[in-house]
Amino acid sequence: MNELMKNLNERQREAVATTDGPLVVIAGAGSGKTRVITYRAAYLIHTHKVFPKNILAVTFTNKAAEEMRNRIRKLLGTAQLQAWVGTFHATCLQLLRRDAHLLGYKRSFIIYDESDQLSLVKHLMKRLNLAQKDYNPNAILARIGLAKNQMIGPEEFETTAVTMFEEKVAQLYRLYDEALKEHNAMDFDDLLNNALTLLLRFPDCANKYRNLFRYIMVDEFQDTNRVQYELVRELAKHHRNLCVVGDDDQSIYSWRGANIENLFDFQKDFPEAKSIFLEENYRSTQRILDAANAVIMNNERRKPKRLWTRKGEGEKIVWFPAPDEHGEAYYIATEIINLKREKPHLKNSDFAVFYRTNAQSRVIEDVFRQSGLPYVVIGSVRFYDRKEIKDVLAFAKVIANPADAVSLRRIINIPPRGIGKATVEKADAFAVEKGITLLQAIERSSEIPGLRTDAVAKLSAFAQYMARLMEKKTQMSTPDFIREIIESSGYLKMLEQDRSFEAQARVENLAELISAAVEFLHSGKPALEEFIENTSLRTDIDEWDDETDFIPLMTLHSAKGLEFPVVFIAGMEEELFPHLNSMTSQARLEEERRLCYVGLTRAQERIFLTSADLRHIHGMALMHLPSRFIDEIPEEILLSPPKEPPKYYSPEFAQVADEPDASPFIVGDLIEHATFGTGRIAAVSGRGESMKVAVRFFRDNKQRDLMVRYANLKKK
DNA sequence: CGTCGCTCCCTTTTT
DNA sequence: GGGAGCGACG
Ligand SMILES: Nc1ncnc2c1ncn2[C@@H]1O[C@H](COP(=O)(O)OP(=O)(O)OP(=O)(O)O)[C@@H](O)[C@H]1O
Repeated sequence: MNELMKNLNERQREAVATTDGPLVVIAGAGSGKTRVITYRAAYLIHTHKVFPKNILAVTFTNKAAEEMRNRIRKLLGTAQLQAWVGTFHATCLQLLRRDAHLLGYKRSFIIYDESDQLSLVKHLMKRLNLAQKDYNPNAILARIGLAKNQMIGPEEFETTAVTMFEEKVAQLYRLYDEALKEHNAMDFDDLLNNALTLLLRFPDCANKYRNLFRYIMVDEFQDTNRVQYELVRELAKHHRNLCVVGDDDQSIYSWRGANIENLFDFQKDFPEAKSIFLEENYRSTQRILDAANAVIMNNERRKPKRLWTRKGEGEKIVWFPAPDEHGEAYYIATEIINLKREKPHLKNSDFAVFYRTNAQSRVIEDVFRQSGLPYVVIGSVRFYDRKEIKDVLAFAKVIANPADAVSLRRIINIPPRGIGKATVEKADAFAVEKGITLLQAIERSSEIPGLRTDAVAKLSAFAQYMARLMEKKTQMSTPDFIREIIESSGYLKMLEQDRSFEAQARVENLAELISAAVEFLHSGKPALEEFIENTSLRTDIDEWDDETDFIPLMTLHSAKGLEFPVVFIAGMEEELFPHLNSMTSQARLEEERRLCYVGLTRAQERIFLTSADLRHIHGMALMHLPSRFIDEIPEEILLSPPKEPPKYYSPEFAQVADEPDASPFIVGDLIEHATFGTGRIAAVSGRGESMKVAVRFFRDNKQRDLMVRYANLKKK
């Protein structure tokens, strides 16, 4: 038998050997779907002598792509691998770098990340005289994103706009689209949409890529969006060698446009597709599978799946209800320390802590730090999203793409060089009027009407500085150039003058940015442009080095596709997980449950679930019941606390309970307020004179903090 | 023009 | 608990 087939089961082998024609592998967690893609790529190259460059494998994260590339390389025993392995975004970017000129972009186009998008929308809102408190820029951006996901352009959107809000969105969408083109920039959605446009509108170009990508595989297919599916469908249109792999129970990105219908559409568009189901799980113990299965069974809209394991039944799932989030974090730290003592072979990186929201990491971090547990937080703030990094990169972006007005506006007065709001607005107006870029307007500052001479001088000094940088760029390597920006812009000096601890940390981050550029250079990509786009596309999870021995803390979303011997899931509470915002519909609730399924199925040996009765959210103390997902785990496999829970120490509780005049209100009470009307108590905090309640009022569904002493609330 | 301090709103999840 | 926006002041 083929060597490659040795590490696969019967079904997996069948999937790997089905090299030609459409193929869909639907299977539960840990059943070796990713392994199928990896081995299939190796098999195509080794046994069928397919050129690596003719294979496209799409993964969900860059990190997963790197891992897959390495595995394929190892299987083949080669040092290099020309195959295309990457995320949709990274792959589309490469196509666009070659061919975006067909769509009217210059080769130097740049990627706008979320914060760039937001500043652009805010800027355009100012131009339309729209106040941010009347129209939430994030909501507008979300609506534009939704339209892009559905492949609705600005013109079409305009014709379908009904409400006032949609009218405004339509206006902004058009301006936004124009601005991106003028700035020679694309946002994340554009990377996908423009690549698809390339395939749909330029047959020669499409055929070129159809010929190149002769074998296409997509991992985590359940979380692809419409555009992504159409991309691979177009590419596979003629040769039909498209293999998709996924698990409908692990679809957790519908809020970002992921479309589970793709799974059904695939079978419609490729009716000749072969379906393979994998049923053996190689990851978890039986009890873990039983728990995960019991939870997911509560979803009504799903196809039942079989999943079994050869691993033993394993230990029960442990649930620890803590009085508050500090108690929860202490429990996790203590449990990890105990487990490490009991089982010395367990490394830090054998543990993982998952949570629903990034904000939950803070308390856990504090406690881990105090307990001397080495941890790494994955997610929350991306390295490349830190202010100082974005500032410095903004200089580089303007140099690489002088049309990028968003980056230019960002740095025009950083460090402060006396160019104020009024001056920039005049330069802006001048640029719009003359149809030139903002940088060109600044270069011609003496022509800008209504500017004082000192403002003109400051602008031209800045323009000259940028011109000097542009000159330097041609003479320097990328790391040297980044260092040049940091030093000559005065950014470093500005930070050094600030003697604060944070400023010091920023200086260190800038040093790390230079190291990142060096590292990137060594990976064989010299151009500044390549470094910049790398920073736009990389996420925190991609940066994470899982060889280092730290305990990773991450959201449940980030945990997708990973596996750990011991898993903690914190914050198992109603309104946190499932999240309050997801309780509005059955569909969203079911997605929360799938998220729980994903979390549980990451574990190989042990699962610990924790909850907190009382938790601070946005500074407010809120009481929560344990998550319904805990109730959904069968009692026989759940190790719960004794029915009468021991008395935990909790200052808040002790005080409120001992107070003779404890709160007249409890969470859930209906009350009447003279001005706001009827509402429901969402939280109680403080006591006596300073007792506060948070009330969600029905009239506007807004939550307000009120002092009980003054609010004169009547119980209903 | 730059800085300080107040208020508001928020993040639920990220390629 | 914190970042962004906005207004007041030097
Ligand atoms: N045939 C096999 N024999 C032994 N181990 C296997 C086999 N197939 C997969 N595995 C192992 O099982 C684990 C899960 O595999 P893989 O990540 O490919 O599953 P998956 O279906 O993609 O999982 P998920 O959907 O949960 O991310 C991995 O550790 C993998 O090495």
